[in-house]
Amino acid sequence: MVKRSETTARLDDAARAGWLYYVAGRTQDEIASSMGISRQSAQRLVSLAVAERLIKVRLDHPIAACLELANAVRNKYGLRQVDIVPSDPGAGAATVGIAEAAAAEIERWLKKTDPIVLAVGTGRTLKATVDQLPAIECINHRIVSLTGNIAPDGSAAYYNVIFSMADAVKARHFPMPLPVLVTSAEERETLHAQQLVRSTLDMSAQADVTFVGIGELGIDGPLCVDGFLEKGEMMELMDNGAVGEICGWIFDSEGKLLDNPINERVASAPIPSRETSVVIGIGKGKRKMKAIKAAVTGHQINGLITDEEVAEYLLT
Amino acid sequence: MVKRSETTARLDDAARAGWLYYVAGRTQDEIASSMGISRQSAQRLVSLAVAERLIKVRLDHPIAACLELANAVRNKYGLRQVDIVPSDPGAGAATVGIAEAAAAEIERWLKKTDPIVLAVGTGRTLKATVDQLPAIECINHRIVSLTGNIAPDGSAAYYNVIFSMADAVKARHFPMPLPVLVTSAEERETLHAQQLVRSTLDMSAQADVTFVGIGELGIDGPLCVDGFLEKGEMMELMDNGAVGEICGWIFDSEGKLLDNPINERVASAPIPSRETSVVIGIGKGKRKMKAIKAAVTGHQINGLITDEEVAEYLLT
DNA sequence: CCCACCATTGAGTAATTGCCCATGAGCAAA
DNA sequence: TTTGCTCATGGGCAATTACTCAATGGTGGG
Repeated sequence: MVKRSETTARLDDAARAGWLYYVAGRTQDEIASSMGISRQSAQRLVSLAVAERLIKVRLDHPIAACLELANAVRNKYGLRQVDIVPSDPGAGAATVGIAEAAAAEIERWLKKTDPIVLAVGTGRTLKATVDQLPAIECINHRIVSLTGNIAPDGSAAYYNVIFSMADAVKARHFPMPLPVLVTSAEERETLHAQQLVRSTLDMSAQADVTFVGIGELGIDGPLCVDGFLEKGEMMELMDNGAVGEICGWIFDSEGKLLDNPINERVASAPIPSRETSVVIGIGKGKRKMKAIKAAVTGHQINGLITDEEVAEYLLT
Repeated sequence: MVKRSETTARLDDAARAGWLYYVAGRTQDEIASSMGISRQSAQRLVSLAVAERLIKVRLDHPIAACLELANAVRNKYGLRQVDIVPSDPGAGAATVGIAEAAAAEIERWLKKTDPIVLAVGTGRTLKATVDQLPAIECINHRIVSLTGNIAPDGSAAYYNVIFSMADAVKARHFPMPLPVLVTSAEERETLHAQQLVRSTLDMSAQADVTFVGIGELGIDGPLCVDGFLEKGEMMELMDNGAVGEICGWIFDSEGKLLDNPINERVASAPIPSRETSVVIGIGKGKRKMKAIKAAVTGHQINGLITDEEVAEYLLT
């Protein structure tokens, strides 16, 4: 018989032990006695087999790809949490899939027993998300809106996310009685100084978890469509490098908030700390790709719920 | 929104939990908190993923001892291909190990780009094998059954291997709409002359590769247990020197097909040519040793997947 | 030949997992 | 509505596995 090197022989043993453990399903005790070694040595061989990647495990299920992508995205951008849902190739609404996933995530937070502060932004995606929420009683938690609920024309805003949410979730909720955009930085100061607004802003800063939509810019983007910005203003913003917005805060392709007149007029609360809390962005679709990439690059968010298509783009 | 069934959603969760556990290496506690469920539920999901065969484990290492045995067996009996898996000393099911190995071999064939015809027999071993197959799309290939799918009592046969296989593998598949045993040689002629049967038989004769179980005889053997033969018939067969069967074709210890009334009533397709195609027998265990030795001796098969124990017996 | 060094071992122990059981929610039939 | 059934749930506990550490033994340099 050919003399084999010591390490090769050891790997053979590891392979045998790993086979007996994972494929044949024996316990390490049984393996030890059948191979004539101690239980601890059997354990070492099994872990060696794993460490040397002799044992290949694979998941035979459609969501396997999503989980792989989620892991890769989380590592690449240093995010706390990533959920990837399967892409629906057949077009469909821009919120199919992620709304359900985001609702499930919100539910997980609301089911905690310790009281939490949950902050929400606004937008179509978030509206679709809260529409997926089941009825829950959670009187210990507080829900606070980051953005104003008054539209440019003075009416209540289109996507009154926080009220829809309160319909389903019985929790104390705190809307932001402000417009989304005010006319000047000074006006914002004045409004934010009001006692009622002040306390809501303070609460939002203490949010344990935040769910926000990620908006793309462009004349078809939400800021224009919903009348917050004129087409001309939008073009100028984009010329200055703006690619996306969260709660109205406009950022460039690096994810840095732009230092421009529009951002000075945003009345929304600042996005809660990504150091001390979880801020989950929700969005999918080709049009939002650039905005999403910027948001995760610049750490405007530290959690993401999106689809396979966007995940793959983020990994290129 | 697409309504998904409850069981589908549960399988999705099971897949996720299984992935986190086996691929990502998280503990069940971590999985539980990240999925918002109790540890016990997480444990249940993980075992569900295993029970539903979503998790596939394979050993990616040539164990030297098995390789040497395989080489020796291949040379001694002039086989084209031999796979030996480690023996599991602690009894265990009769298919542990070889089912995984055979599934991997089938997968290799199905991944070919050129269209192939793959023929399968039936039996417990083959059923366990196809249960290990992952989902594959291979619309270019054809899968044909060598044996009838009608049991003695007229019901569909116990191990509808080809249908289970078609569940996992999306390929055209051709069952054999016949009983396994008919009442006379004349009836067999008549049935085989039917157009539908004829074309399936022709296809099986063109198989590029064939996977068959190797059955032992005896009152505990499959032919008796499954009610194809009476105890008396079996005793008589064994008195005449029969030791094993493949697809119902009964052979003696030399591997020669017996010239007796039973073989005249076997409605299965002939075993495809060992000259021009690969015919792989699958089986292990003490009880099958004689049958396996006979099959390789008489060249009923030209490929073998078995375990160390049988391999050593074959070399004595 | 001796000693320092390092890998390996087995004992002990902490962590993790698997399983049983009581409980209660959900649901169908009466 | 009540009753009875099924099944998922989480607590508790035993089995199993992973890790730490001191002891052992083998090896190479001095």
